[in-house]
Amino acid sequence: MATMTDIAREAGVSLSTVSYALSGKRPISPATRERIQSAIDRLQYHPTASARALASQRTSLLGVAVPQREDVDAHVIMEFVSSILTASHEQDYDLLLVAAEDHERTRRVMDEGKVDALIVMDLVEDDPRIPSLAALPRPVVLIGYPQESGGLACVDFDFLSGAMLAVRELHARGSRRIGMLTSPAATHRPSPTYARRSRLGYTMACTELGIAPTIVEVPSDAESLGAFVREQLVQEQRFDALFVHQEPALAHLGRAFAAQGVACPEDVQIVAISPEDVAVSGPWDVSNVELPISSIGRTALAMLLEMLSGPAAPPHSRLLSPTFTPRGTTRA
Amino acid sequence: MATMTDIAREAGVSLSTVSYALSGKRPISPATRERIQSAIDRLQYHPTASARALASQRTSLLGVAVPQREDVDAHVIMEFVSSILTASHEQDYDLLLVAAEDHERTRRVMDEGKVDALIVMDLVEDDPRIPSLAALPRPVVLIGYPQESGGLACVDFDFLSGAMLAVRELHARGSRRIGMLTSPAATHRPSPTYARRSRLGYTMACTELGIAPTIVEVPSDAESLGAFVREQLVQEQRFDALFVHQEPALAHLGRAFAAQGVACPEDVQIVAISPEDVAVSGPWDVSNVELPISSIGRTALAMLLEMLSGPAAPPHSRLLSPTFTPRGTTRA
DNA sequence: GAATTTCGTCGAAACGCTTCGCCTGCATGG
DNA sequence: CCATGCAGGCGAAGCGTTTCGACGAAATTC
Repeated sequence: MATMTDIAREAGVSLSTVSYALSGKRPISPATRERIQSAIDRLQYHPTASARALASQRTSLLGVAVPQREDVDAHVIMEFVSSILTASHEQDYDLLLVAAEDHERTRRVMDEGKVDALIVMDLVEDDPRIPSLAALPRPVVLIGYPQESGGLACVDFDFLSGAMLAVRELHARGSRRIGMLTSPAATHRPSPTYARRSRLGYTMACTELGIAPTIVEVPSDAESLGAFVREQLVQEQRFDALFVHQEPALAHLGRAFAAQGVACPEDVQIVAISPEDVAVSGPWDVSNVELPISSIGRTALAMLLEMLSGPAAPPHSRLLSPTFTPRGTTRA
Repeated sequence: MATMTDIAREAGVSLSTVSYALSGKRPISPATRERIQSAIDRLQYHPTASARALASQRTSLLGVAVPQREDVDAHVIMEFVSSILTASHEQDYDLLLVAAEDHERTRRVMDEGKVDALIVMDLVEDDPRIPSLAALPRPVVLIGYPQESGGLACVDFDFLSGAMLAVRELHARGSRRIGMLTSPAATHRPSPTYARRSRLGYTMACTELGIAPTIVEVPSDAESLGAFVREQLVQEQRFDALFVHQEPALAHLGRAFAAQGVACPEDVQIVAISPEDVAVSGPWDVSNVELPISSIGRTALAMLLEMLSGPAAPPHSRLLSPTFTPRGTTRA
């Protein structure tokens, strides 16, 4: 392993000159720059990350706490990680993964200076990690929007506005008995921070439009959803539209509609909050309010870098605005 | 940020004593050990990772090159990553993620000593990265089993034996016209290293049992599979058993069987190579040869650590043995 | 043309840890 | 009773960078 000292000797210059040639922080004449470069090529020199980190007090590593629980969708997590990974690489950072469940370890990578900053995913309401994260001396960004964020920066989709948008679109297309379909899991403690917000948005929009809000919790399996369709849609005809915030339910719902002869845009309209790929992957193409996972990831990273460079602005939160895409499950 | 020097002063001992107390590499009297510990608690000391890495020449970081291509199953990748992450943490390592597509960067994290060792996923036949990886001075383990591994250590499922096992089980249960169903994508260049091996195993087992091998390539969508069932199973009755190495096909296949009245264990038996969760998640419970993703991940990590501690043994490869689990798609 | 700035380079001091060699008791064995 | 060994501790030399201050020489200012 060649060191900078070797390069200096080989190029006949001083150590510091090599360093400045590499970093560009001071002017170096083209001639010496070239001699240095050729020495580097000849000796196959690569700067040593740990030495660099020790001297410069920055690792060019970013931490990401990823959940591993069975009940979070692996696809979604992977898309978050991927978007963050790609964006990091673009900014010349590498990514350090740590299990979100192992909070002790998450803290440690920050305390020991293994990473310059941290992104924490999968926040829940009253997340017990928040105080401990807020006390850290380095930048932290949460993906999620807990009611009490302890002064930490947050990034998330604006579920409240998203839900309102969904209801308004259904209403504008003539529906008046608009139910909300969601999973019972979302109300279990600890509950993801978006559960409350989409419900609130749904309720607010209903109130605003003068219709009665009805939130229905159904487990995400085929049988439960089949029963729901049979009883509440076919028999009772309770709803003429559904706002669905329950991704795994969409495919089953589609099959249940088909099986029980519920005509989709005609009898019952549907708008979901979901990523595009799940909206179009099932038996039908679902009109949806887009859940922009990659954007959230990229935004989180951008905020982190912002905090790393300018300690100026106080940490703020950013909620991504909803967009509605009509597809096959709503009328024109 | 308190440093070790602060601790030494506070505890009234020398710098090296603190270091030895922390590492346990030399005996320290209980009394001093206690004074040191209390100083550490009082000053909230945490060792600085980069300083430690510089002095000790090890980072306690492991690299993982993960693929981000759309056509690899995010679930599978996530399970690999999860198993490796968990196992790393158990051994007190952290994980550095790098995009497998960015090979330049992958090399760099090794060259700059950002990680102690590397796991590379998603190997393909004649993978262009192999020579470059083989030249690295630190341990590397490949997940996959390319024909020419350049002397690198490999870990993978034994697809050859797995395919043979599947065919033998079908044969033992009375089937004589056993086809292999797989995806055309697997033969496209670059092809994953397992494609060739499962085909070879299938062919060998057929030869051994004196039956004619027939490999059918069908795209993984519902229509293509429906057509396949109609034409080759219902009309031609070409097969009385299927060895399926094509995970996304299983669910569609099940629905096509139901729709077209093919009785599953009776008319046609099925054995798949797949992870357990996909075998039991579809419309039926598929008898399968288990694809032990977590085990592969853990094994890869174990090999890496082995190479890190004992540079003794030459790098070897490890293929995990297949196990067969009868479920609803084979006869008793 | 003297005073000041800029350019290109060097030397040395951090950065915070690990580890090697050395020294001082004090028990141990023969 | 003397050589030996080990528990317990100290000092100093790295590990490979970054960065600050200094220094001639050349370029710029008035």
